[in-house]
Amino acid sequence: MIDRFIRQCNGLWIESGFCRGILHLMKKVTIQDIARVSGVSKSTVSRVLNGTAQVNPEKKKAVLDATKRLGFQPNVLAQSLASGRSSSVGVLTQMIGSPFYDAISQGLIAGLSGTNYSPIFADGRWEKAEQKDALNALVGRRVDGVVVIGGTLSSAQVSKITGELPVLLVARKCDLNQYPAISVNNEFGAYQATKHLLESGHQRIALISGLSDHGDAKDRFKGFQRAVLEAGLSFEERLVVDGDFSAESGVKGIETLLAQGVEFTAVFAANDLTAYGARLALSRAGLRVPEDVAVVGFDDQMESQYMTPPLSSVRQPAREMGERAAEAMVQLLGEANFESIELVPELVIRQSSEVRR
Amino acid sequence: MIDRFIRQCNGLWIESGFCRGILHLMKKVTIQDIARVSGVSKSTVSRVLNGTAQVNPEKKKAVLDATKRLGFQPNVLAQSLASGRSSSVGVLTQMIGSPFYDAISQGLIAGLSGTNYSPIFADGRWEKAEQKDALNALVGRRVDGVVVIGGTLSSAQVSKITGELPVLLVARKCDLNQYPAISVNNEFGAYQATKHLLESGHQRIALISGLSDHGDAKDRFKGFQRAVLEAGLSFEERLVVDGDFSAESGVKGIETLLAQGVEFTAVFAANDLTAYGARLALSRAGLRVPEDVAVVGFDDQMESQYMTPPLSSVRQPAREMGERAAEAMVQLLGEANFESIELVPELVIRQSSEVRR
DNA sequence: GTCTATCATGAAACCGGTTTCACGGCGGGG
DNA sequence: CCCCGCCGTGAAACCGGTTTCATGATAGAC
Repeated sequence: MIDRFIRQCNGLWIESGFCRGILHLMKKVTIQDIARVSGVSKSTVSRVLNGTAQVNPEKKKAVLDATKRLGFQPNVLAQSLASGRSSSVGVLTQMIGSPFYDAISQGLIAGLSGTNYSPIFADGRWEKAEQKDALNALVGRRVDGVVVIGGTLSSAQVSKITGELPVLLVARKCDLNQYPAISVNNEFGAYQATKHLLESGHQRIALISGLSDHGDAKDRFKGFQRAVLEAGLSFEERLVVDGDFSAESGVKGIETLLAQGVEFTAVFAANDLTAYGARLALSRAGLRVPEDVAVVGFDDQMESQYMTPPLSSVRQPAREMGERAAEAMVQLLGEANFESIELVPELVIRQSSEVRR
Repeated sequence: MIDRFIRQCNGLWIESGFCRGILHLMKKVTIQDIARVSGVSKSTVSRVLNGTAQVNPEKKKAVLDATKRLGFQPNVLAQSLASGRSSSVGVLTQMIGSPFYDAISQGLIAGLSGTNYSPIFADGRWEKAEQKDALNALVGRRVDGVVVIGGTLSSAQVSKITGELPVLLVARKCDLNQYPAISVNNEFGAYQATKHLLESGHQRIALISGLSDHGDAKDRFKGFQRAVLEAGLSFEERLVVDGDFSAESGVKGIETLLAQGVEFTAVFAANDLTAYGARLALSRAGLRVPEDVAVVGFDDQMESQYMTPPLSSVRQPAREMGERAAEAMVQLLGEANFESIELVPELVIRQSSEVRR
């Protein structure tokens, strides 16, 4: 009843400019309203607005005028339902509070903000069941594509849920080469970092590793190990302590090493946060960086270059990865292909690992 | 044609378990399919799934069985269109790459991830026109509510676009008390920090300020000024240099002060990032922290406690603010009220401003 | 034993668009 | 001059749900 009344308003009152002030109180303007006002059918309105077919220039103008005058804003939901495309991409994140993953998300938001697509986030909490739920929720929202950041789902598990949807993996590789991925060669990054320390004259390098069930952590461990062995040194278990990518685990790591009386002149941390913690623990113990102990991290997050001394780190361009992922997903949605890229991380040497005199 | 064929599949084949393997190739399962399989009308299916009315237990069971067997996943788009609610909240962000704002976004994602609502992000780039566009896009997506993080739109401008939708402001105040807000008293935070430095014996405190058109920066400036004046000191323009919340501006700020020969024994930075830069510039200039110059920042971002020395800072619980915003928005969507809260930031004193001996 | 209130249920309308389809008009070829 | 094909257009079907409405059945009241 009131609806009908308001509908009439849309057609008549607004046109007469009578109730412009209370416009927001009224029902949303639909293409039906535009059709009525401009004297054509809603099919034609749709055609004009989407440019899907040629229409009489006169009617076209009438429609466009009405659209502007009524302040029409298409209902994306209805568009999506009808067309089968939702103009949104689902993003499966793993909220572990890691600056690296956060930066990827931010890059995605930024990268998508120029396009017609909106990101819809769902969080997998780095747990299998949650990841599946989150993915299902995204698919239920009929996203046009899915970006999976990290996570533990196999690509088979992903495809079971996403079906035909285009999928892009970020910060991880695809086990079956089924999906394109934007990843970083963690093994090589760690190898480089370790080699740098070895070449600087360090023989006893400690490693504070990341979560043991985390792919990236494993790869970094392997790279570390390879560099050590290639240098002709024996791999010493005692030099490796477990961490979990947190700053606190860096503190604990150093404390453990010191308490056990392990000797070392350099530390390679699984990520920058861990390196920060390690650096703090070292300074508490009265050890200087880099004079007594050199430190290298992984990620090169923004803050690292401002540490005292500035922290050497393996640069992972997290934000750029997010932005490139956005770009890549738009390509995939445009039916274009996208080839996986594996970024080669770059070692950034700063004063925390300066060559010893 | 193929559609119809597949529809038949949904009803018959799947039921017989014949083509479970290629299930993902087929059309999505709809409530119509469930209705057919379980021998009821789709109205009844809807009622069962939503619990909107009582249904014969037998039929109920049949529907539930079919739902599970066919792996039904409701089309959220259709649900939204029909019901008028989209189960999503729009988030208007300002991607300025500030850890503070990023952390709020992350908190929102995390806080919303347990609920039925999904966040949809749009970016305003801290520019008026873009903010309006972004807001319009969100409203076009028929979000159920809007969270505005920072930004420069007046609440009148916001309400013009959002109409009746519930709106929550985060990290800013509402000019008209029209909308609830979760904000932080920046003035008081800065006042506290400055007072702490004054009480530690510092008389010449430099300020590296934030963007001059940024509300938070202005408030922090005011707090700084008030503390200085209350202490009976004269306010010296020379001690204040412009910054832009970036680490680089912290470096520049210190360099400018030193180049101009301004004497100071303490620095208050507009945010932690700026403080990091300042700290680096000081150390390059051979000045020790805190012995020669004390440093205090604002935000207390995660990394600050691991700086060398650990950085004193005014704690803004960014991530928690995001989480509380999520909570608050859910309340608002549940028709409940939510009162604005102004958080009182807490000064965290660490070694970078330790009392001089 | 009626009459009425209640209840479960299916048909149909609806949300706001897109897309198919059929029809009338018009131009060109034979 | 007639026929065929193309073009612009409106009607109607459709997307996949929710919600209203009408109906038949059942139960309770008198």
